Amino acid sequence: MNNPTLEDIDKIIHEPARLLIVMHLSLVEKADFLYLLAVTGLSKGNLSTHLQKLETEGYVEISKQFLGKKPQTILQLTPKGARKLLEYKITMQNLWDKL
Amino acid sequence: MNNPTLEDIDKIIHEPARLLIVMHLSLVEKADFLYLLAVTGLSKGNLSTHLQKLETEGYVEISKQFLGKKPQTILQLTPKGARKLLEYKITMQNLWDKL
DNA sequence: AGGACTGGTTTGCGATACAAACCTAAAGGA
DNA sequence: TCCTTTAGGTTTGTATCGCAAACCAGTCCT
Repeated sequence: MNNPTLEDIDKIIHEPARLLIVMHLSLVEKADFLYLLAVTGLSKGNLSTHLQKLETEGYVEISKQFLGKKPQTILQLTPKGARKLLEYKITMQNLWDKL
Repeated sequence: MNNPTLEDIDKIIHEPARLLIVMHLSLVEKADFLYLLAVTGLSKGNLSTHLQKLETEGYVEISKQFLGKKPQTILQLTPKGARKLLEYKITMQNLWDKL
């Protein structure tokens, strides 16, 4: 029967705010903080902490640079992050097939 | 562009443990506590509190009866619960289509 | 009687999501 | 020049929540 279990669901990605972030990053493959801020609709604090979480888990790479005199934070999905997103998608779609 | 937002994701259903519960209930339309305990693999306490949450949100109806001398807790999805699950499914599938 | 099992519920705690408050530096106005 | 505002984030505080351990009422066994 092989019921779906909870362990199969990646909690890092499953969190809605992070799911949005990661999905957007997978579409553009590179983005800055303000872009994500706009497209996700998250608050700055919220976005910042979720990005940090994604970084410590190795899903996202955060790099900082200056654009003229303004600081800029660039985000991109790591290979691991991309893989995990794909796995998550498959897990969830399997779930739906049972429904 | 109409980006998906966080508000669209039903947090009640989104929680993995509850998603499992609700999916199983949608398949059988009626189940007792011990059946759910087995198929979901949740701990008793965890199952109990999630069911209570689903009840207070009006997604699940909890009724208790005696089967011989043993107490038995019967669970079933309410119409609202069934509708919400369907909406959740659609929301998530729309999300995947963008990916 | 008393110990173990059934069928759950309640309690305690650790983790987490979230926004408000904060911070540093640059730009603009008086 | 000083002072206020804006940009671009980060840190802090809080309230919620998921989870399992502990608990509980009732039944069965011996």
